[in-house]
Amino acid sequence: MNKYRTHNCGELTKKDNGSNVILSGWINKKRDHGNLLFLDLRDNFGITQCLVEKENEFFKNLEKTQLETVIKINGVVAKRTEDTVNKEIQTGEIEVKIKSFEILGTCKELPMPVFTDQEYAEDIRLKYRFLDLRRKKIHENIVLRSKVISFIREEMIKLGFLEFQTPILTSSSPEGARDFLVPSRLNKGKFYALPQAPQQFKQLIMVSGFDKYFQIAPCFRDEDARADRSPGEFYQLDLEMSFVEQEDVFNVVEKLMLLIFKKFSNKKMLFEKFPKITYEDALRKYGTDKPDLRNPLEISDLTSIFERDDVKFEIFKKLVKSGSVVRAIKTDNTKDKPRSFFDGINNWAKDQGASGMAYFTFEGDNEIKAKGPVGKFFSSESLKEIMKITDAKIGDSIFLSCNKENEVLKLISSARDKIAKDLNLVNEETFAFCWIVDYPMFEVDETTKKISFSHNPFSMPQIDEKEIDLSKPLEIKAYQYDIVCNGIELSSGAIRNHKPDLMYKLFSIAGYSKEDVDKKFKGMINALSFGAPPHGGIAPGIDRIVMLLANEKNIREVTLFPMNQNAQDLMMNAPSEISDDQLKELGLQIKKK
RNA sequence: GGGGGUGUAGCUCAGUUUGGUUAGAGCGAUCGCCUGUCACGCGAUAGGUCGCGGGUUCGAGUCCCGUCACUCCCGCCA
Repeated sequence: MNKYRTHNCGELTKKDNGSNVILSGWINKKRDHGNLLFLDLRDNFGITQCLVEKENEFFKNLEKTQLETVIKINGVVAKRTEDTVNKEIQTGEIEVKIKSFEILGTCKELPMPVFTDQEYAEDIRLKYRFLDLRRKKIHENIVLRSKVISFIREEMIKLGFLEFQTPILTSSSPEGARDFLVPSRLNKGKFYALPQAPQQFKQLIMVSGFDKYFQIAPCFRDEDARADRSPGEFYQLDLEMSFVEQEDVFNVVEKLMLLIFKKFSNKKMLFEKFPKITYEDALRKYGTDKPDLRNPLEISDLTSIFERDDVKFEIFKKLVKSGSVVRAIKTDNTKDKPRSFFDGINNWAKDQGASGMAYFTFEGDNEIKAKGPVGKFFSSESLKEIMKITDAKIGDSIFLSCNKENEVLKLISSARDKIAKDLNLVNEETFAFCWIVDYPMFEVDETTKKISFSHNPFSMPQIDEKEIDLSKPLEIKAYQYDIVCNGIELSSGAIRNHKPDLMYKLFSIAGYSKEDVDKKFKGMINALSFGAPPHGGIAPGIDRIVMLLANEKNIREVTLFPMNQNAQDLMMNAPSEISDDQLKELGLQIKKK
């Protein structure tokens, strides 16, 4: 028999009435009646109410024992009377009458309460993460994460994927995010990089003939944090398949996502078949390549309206003449919304750093008019045209933003979220997945004005092999795709370019010589020259999937031991300084400021 | 690198707008009372560098300047 327990704290029922049991766990809560003490004992599995009366020799000691002390109790299960049953807990039908107890782990005065739904400051939670993790909600989130990962493993193996581990100490890559670097002792002056993703390895696995691979892969990127982005490290379901086209990858991942989200959430799927939206359409209709499709609002281009002579909105007209664009959001039947609604949007836009958002509402019977601060600038004819473009009717309103295209997109895409939220248009009880496809292969870097890869340099371009025309690189699309759910980018993937000749050509457009490519992507380019199968894959973000399932807005709520926004682990005190000996051994010197 | 928010007891917060007696509450801690609670109840006690530094003032938690920490966002994240 186990020394510490015969049962866990979540399993006793009235069937166990009368049996002698041993339970171990944390003291979750005490209710002291002076001559009668109730004590909730908690473990991973649940809570059991225990009680002890004054006559018991252990009464005084138990009364004085701190919350969160770990104790072992010996007792008898007793069925509760009808009126004392607690329906909130699994073991609410019974209680355990304590005969004796023993302290297994003492507890000092708590720096933060464990038994409470109160929220508290992040730095305290992170410093005492082991206490924080005892709390119900986050404890359940972490268990959910474990279950999701196990489920993914099972399903991937069923689908014929092999699970492999790839190196953590690898080489720095010139594309992408900042690398985390690790100095090499045996090769002084040289550094390993932690993988931003196992990108090259997974392709090499395909070249090695393993057909299908997956991994719950740690990825390391030295970039600043966001609510949905841990600083430093995160996990991806990294997968890659041989002899496949885009649709084959879609079929596998779409099925997998549906299985996961249906198993672990009660929310409804807005689309059983994920809609495919081209990158271009996504930017046009939603202003972003990660649209929240629960939100019905769409964006229209009204730039041409401000080239008309019968429109007198001079500020916008002037901007349009100098190359700015105008984008608009139409809201249905908002004519009776109070002024505060419209001003609220306008002020919000100012808070975002824009000059605001102009707005008006269509009204009138025979002659169409625009009501609102800028309504007077529009002729009836121009309003008709706007109604045509935006598919608006009388009583609808238009919100306008005018700026350089990039700036407009930034504002109008978040305005879409803001307006939908204010109008309560988003059903929070649904998941809306979609694929974003046909990403451009190249883009113009805004700072350097040079052509660079817009996504992954290893993606296959959508060009006819027989007549490769690279003269207009910005028009080349790639077999590059993203999954988006509820406005969150869950993953991106691609069919890879497995043809070395084509790869050299594409890299040359981005300014890399053959020698550069040979040097920087040595392993890859070499492998592709020795018989590489056509292949492709994707890498859904595990943390974000669990976030969506757990209904959390912050990635730390689904991460066991997260770092804070400044990439510090307050519990383990990382990063920390290292000794002079360690530095010496690595051949490093710290430059003082 | 930039912008916003927050910082008062171990924890959660009120007080700051409009400067003015000894800075309050709930939870937790300690002590006492209480035999059916499940956020048990009742009474008492302890607990404060109002993030830190400087300034204005007869007087600063409150106003001004600077700074630090946490957080959200922009940049960044192929």
